[in-house]
Amino acid sequence: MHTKTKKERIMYATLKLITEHGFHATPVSMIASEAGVGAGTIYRYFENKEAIINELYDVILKELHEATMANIPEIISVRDEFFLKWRNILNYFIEREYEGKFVSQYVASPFISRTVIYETERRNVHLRKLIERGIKLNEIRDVDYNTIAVYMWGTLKQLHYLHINKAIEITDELINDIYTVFWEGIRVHHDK
Amino acid sequence: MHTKTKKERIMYATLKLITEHGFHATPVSMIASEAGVGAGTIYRYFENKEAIINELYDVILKELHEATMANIPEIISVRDEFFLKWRNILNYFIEREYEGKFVSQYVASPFISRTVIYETERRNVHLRKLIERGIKLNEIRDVDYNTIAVYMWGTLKQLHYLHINKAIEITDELINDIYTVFWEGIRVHHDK
Amino acid sequence: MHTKTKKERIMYATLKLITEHGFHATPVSMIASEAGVGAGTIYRYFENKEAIINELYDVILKELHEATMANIPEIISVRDEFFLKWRNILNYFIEREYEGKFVSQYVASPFISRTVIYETERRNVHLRKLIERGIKLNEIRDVDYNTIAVYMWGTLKQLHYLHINKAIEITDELINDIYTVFWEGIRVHHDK
Amino acid sequence: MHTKTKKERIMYATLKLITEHGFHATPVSMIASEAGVGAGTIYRYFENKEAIINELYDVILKELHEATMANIPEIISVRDEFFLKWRNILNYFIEREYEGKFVSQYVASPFISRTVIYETERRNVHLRKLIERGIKLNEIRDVDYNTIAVYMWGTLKQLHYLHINKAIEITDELINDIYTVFWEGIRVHHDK
DNA sequence: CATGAATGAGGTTTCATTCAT
DNA sequence: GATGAATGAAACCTCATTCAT
Repeated sequence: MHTKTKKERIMYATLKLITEHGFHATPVSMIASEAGVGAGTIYRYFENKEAIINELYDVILKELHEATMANIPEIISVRDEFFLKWRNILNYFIEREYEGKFVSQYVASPFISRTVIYETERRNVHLRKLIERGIKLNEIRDVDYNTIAVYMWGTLKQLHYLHINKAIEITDELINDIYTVFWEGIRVHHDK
Repeated sequence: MHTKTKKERIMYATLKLITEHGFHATPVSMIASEAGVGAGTIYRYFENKEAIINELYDVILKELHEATMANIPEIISVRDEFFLKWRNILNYFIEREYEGKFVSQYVASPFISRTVIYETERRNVHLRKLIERGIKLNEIRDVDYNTIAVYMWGTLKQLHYLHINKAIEITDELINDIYTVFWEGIRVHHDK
Repeated sequence: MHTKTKKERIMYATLKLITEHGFHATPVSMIASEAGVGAGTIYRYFENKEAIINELYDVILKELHEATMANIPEIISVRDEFFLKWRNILNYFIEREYEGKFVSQYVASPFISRTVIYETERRNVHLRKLIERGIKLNEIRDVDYNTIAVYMWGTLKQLHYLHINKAIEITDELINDIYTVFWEGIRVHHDK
Repeated sequence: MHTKTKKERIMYATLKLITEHGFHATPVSMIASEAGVGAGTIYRYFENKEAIINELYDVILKELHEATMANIPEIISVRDEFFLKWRNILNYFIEREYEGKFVSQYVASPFISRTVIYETERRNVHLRKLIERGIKLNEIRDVDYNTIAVYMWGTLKQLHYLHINKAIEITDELINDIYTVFWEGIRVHHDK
């Protein structure tokens, strides 16, 4: 922990505490002591309390994007690329408990700005291209991007939601079941 | 507005303001003046500020349940029952702007309790039965309840999320597209 | 209880609750419900909350005075008259738990007025006469009234204080011991 | 005043104001401005308002104990030791107006705890020993500790009570009178 | 650069009192 | 007369932010 920079320690402390208690139930003083810095120090790195979570959101979304794109082979079927990316995101949310919960809370807050939405769009470009490829190759039906995006993100978020509230256990079987239904829903049925 | 009871006015004012500004950015004094009552009056009807939102959540979930079950004919195909209920929920979330946003925020907050999850389960019993019926009639594949529930709620929430953030426009076409993908994903393909 | 008038019920409820919780920890609403009347009703009988305790104090001091003078034979020695009155007061304080505690709190409060002191003086006139009689009869030493009054009231209050705080048990033996010391302290020693 | 620490200033302001107006008639804001600090500062030093008076009571009782034991020669008669200690306490109460009144109010409040009584007992050990010495030396009669303690404290408190309510003037003559009665009451009469 | 004591605005909540019924 | 719902002033307390060290 102490190998991190002060700024990183502040951000991580904020992430942890906000996730556990919520933004307004986490005083700056609590963040300071969790991070092992003076309260005033926080204001050297961030304009105010809100700026911490905004920067946190940026960093986490960047990480999430990297995690999403990781381990995707150059040559891969549309089906598998969908699956791998979908699993990458799910894994990130599940393995990075605080980050996952944080994002869920952040996007549900009334402070979410148009910018955030725009950024998300920008980061989803690769998904848009994947869909186009699938349609061109006649592997998935010619449905609107939004339709598919709703499926991908909707199931991801709901799985995560049930997971963090301990309503389900995420097993490989469940994962495969859900992905199969997803793929069956969008693929072209070549069988005659 | 003034035909409502004081308690209803307080609850509605809270719903509106919290949805717009968030729980902690909505002082009790603001709720009081929006509701047209004295600040102290609120404490005749609710133990404290938090109790308002808990009761709000209860009331809204009851309403949502009623809306879900409305207009479902006695005799109806599994496909159509799924569709009608799914649309009912979506309509409720979209038509009742404040209620919809409120629920989204509430379930994402770190205060969501096990009780909430349990209540949700209880209210989803009808969905469980519908799935059993579909499987027995060989209309949908024999998949786990959770798999289907994740689909239903995941797509609903994501559509709603994109809607309230003005990222998409919800058209009949989109609705049908999405539902078709959902149904194609779970139905049994009788074609040979 | 319900045979009493409303005013008496209000006063008794106040006496009980204030004694147990203190003046400011006893809301008028609590007094109302303990007395079995509406909160507004209290203001028909008393100008405000403070007026209740002032009237209570008056009533209790009147009662205390009557109790002090009770059962004193016409013809009685100075020693016995002292003793009987002293015991009468002690008994009143001990038997009437709420009244005793109330008076203790009231006289220690910063609101005690000169009037209260004056009233006390007035009610102690009989004690002054008793002392004069004792001196004239050469049964007690020629000491100042205040000296003896300090003794009487000081020991009484302290016994009561220790009693209500359960620091001592008031037995006949203790009573006699204390009174003996008192009497030995003021009597004329006729032995040569 | 400004040479004291902030904590001391807060405590002294509380002592003064509470003594004059009573605990509940003294808002924290009033204490803050009397002490010359911000309202929030008080909560850096004390958990809440009540904690101030509890700590005040502790400090004052420690001071009182020290004052009680001051200026007592190593070799001193039982009579004189009683007298000196009794006078020390009386002087403390009279000279330290606020402290004296504060203690009177505090011990009469309904919040006085068993702990307080226990503490008092502990601090009275020296008195217990003095009584034992007096009895062993056959200077005072073999009376119960409580009997004598009731006398000491009862007269002290009553003198103080009359003093702060301006009902008497405390003169050396009165002091001697009262002490003489006390001593006559407990000493062994060696004259035959 | 870093600190954390100090601040005071503003939060939630209580409660004496009023007044329409 | 009696009620108790309603009020809003004022209480206690928290905490984001500043600034002297």
